[in-house]
Amino acid sequence: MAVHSKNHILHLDMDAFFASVEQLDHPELRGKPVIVGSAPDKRGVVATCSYEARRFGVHSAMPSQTAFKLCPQGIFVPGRHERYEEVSGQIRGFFYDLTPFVEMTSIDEAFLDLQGVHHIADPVAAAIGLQKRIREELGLSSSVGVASNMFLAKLASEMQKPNGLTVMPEEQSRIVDLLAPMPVQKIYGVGQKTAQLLESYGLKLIADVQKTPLDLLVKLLGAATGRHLHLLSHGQDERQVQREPALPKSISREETFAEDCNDMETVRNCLLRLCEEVGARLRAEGLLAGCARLKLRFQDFRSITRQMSLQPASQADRVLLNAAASLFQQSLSREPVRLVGFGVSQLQDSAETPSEKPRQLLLFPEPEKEAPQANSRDASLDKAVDELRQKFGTASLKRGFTDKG
DNA sequence: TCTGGGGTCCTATCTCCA
DNA sequence: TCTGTGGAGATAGGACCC
Repeated sequence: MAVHSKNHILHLDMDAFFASVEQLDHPELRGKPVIVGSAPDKRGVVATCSYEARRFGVHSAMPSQTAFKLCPQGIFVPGRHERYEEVSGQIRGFFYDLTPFVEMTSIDEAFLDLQGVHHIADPVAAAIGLQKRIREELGLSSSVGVASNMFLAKLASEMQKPNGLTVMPEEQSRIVDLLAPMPVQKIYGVGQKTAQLLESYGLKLIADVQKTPLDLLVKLLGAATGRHLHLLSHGQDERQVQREPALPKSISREETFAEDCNDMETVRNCLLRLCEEVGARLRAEGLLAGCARLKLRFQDFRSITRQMSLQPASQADRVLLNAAASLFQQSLSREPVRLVGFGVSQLQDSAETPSEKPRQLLLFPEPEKEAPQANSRDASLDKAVDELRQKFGTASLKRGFTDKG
């Protein structure tokens, strides 16, 4: 007995996840407009908010100051990501009880592929059971979409929120008709800019995109986006649920100053700290970075990025700090800085790199050359620093930042 | 008016090299 | 030796998502 219906993909999205967890843990917040994110007197935005707050027009990504104007009685709480991760882990466990084909796309949503799962005959019944289990065992509500592919399943889960279950039709013609009256922004990957561009050509609804020839879409939006839009507008999505968690593609940290910063020494010190945090994450996850990137955002919200290759790839603070210092030196200007960020990419598993393979022992070992790589001294120093910081907090140790990096 | 932080992916451009 | 060309990789920026 296994799923044979065309609709075998589930998309589950937790309803107002962070806010619901806060209401779960703090009963006094239940039934009230809870806004998770920055405090209203600070620079920042709303991460998510309860449905009570949404009634005032508050929504995710809205500046907290605007949210406060719309909903002065809102209860602003800072996010507790460790707690959300914990709950997310429990929910993930429920998914794996159903199928091994699970792709977590964020902390609060996932795709499940039920095709070929021998103990599940009816995906809709499985979806109902999953929602029930999350509600009864965790006290949280979720919305689920059931469809034949990932795009339609996600669209379905959004159609009846909160606590909804939407099953998409299986016939292609009915899917095309269902999508036709929706605005183009409903297509995954179409945001404000693409929607504006499409509208300038008179394409407002998915129906308009459906009627536009593929070659014209490619001409307007480029090969990848044009083809993507053409397929999705007809309800076709070739992506497969990716069960293996791939290596992360990048790791980064960034910080916005409370006020735009004129003092480049302060910006540099902040960059140093972010750099070390990125380094600590690389080491904790056993990864090496092949590329380092600096990001600066100025008063007018214009951002620049500067990047450089790291050869060989490294996880050592010394290498990352040198790269950050050099990139920062290249980018110096007199403009006040709003945000500074540091990130790494081209990540590889440190266990799979040649540097970790057994080395040929030399009869007369050469002294270690000064090279931009994680030599053994760097590695043991970084390890000691990581351990101390874990024990006594990140502020327990501060590294000097010389002109040479 | 005010726009965080952490990601992924795509495109354009430049440079290097055969 | 000089010039043109095309591919690959590096770099920068932007759009989008949660």
